[in-house]
Amino acid sequence: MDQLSQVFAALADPTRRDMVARLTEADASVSELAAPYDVSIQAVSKHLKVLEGAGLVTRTKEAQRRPVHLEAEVFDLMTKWIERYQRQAEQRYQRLDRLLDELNGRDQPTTKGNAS
Amino acid sequence: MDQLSQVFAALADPTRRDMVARLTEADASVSELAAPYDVSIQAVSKHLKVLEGAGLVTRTKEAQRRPVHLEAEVFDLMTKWIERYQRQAEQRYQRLDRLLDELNGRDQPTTKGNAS
DNA sequence: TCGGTAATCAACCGGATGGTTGAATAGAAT
DNA sequence: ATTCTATTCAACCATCCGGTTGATTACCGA
Repeated sequence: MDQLSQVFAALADPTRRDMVARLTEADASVSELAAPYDVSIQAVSKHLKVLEGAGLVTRTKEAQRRPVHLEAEVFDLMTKWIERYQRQAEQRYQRLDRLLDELNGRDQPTTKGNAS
Repeated sequence: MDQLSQVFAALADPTRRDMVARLTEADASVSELAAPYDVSIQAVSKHLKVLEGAGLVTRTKEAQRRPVHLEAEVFDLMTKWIERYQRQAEQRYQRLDRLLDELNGRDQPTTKGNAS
């Protein structure tokens, strides 16, 4: 699986999105991260493995805690993809607008072609 | 499921991402969309249902063709989410930098503390 | 009216996903 | 050395997902 797919898939889960949100505030251990949610620590550990696989977080072994750190650069992957097609879709609208303007302009003065 | 999750999930699939990319160029019918891929038309129809559920495309019944149209505004949902936490993560780095600067600044001029 | 074409519906299948519980690992503390 | 704490590994389960094939709907054209 390509990284972009993994990033999108990782953020498709609300719990994982919330974890990412919290990690923008500060690094946190697995159990700290797990505290607010009504699921087992093992489930949270799995979520972290998904986020890690997507490159969104890194875990550094520090004694028996493994503080989780957000790697915000990966966001750029997504924003680049999104912005590209957002821009493209916008340009398409503009082309369409121009086309409509052109058609309008062309048969309003002459009234030659029939486009009713 | 909330829409944001649906949008992320929809774009987690490469085929669907490619369809979205192509729809920024022009609207297309289901079979037109299906042509490049090595899957059945039914599979593509399912993909479209996912994209539609996420609000990324709309389908207007027009004779027996059902042209698919991209609704680019939904991108904003994602960009807003991403940008918010991207910004927040950046600010966190800046806070950290300031903190380090402060610690550095405090014992660099005086050379009182030893932080070799 | 009778095909032909575009698309969806329905049932099924294998693999991924999110959750569980229980056992294992590993460092800290006593 | 033993125990406590943090985390992961492993097996299992239900559900979801992307794909298939076959049947069905709906419109167009001859």
